[in-house]
Amino acid sequence: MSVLDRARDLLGRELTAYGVTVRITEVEAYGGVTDPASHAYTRTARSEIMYGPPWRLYVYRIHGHHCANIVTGPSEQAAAVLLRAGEVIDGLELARERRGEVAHEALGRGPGNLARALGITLADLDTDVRMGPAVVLGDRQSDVAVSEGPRVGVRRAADRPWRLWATGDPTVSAYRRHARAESSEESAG
DNA sequence: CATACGATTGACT
DNA sequence: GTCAATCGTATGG
Repeated sequence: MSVLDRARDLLGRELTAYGVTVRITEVEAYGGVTDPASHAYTRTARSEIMYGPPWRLYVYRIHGHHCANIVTGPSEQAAAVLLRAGEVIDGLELARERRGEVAHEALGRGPGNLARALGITLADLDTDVRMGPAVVLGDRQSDVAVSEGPRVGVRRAADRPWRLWATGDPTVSAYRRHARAESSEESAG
């Protein structure tokens, strides 16, 4: 199963962490060693986890925010799927405590906000989402209409349509292109 | 050791 | 559309 298939597979699933459950509505695929936009494109201490077994959380910090990925494997490819948005369907009070006074559909909108609503931090790095107990991924959903487009905020490989979201869902984040985005062709050559 | 930067976000023009 | 907060990484001396 390719990383794109895995990304599509994750849409619509429930994810529970620290008392809050969301339905995943937006993800991005990162292809690892063949994807200039992936943190695993260069193998470093940070990206090492993506060269390991699948179903584990890759959590990183950027600009003071946490972002959560699920490693997809195979290990030699070092691919992962970034969780970008979700609709809070349980634990609403906890999510509100963590996120403050924002609209319901914005509680888990954007990767930083989603991780915040779920209480996911660097402490969850390397957690297997099939095992729990802190973070648990639900079963596959089959009835999800999916749209696709370029990934948000990436500088390299900015035109690959590897951002997938539930069509028409109000919790999906807005597209923002990197100010100095390069095309796939530029970064490949 | 120093420095530049980003898979972000919220506020602002 | 623009800008800055903010800090762990990556990279170079």
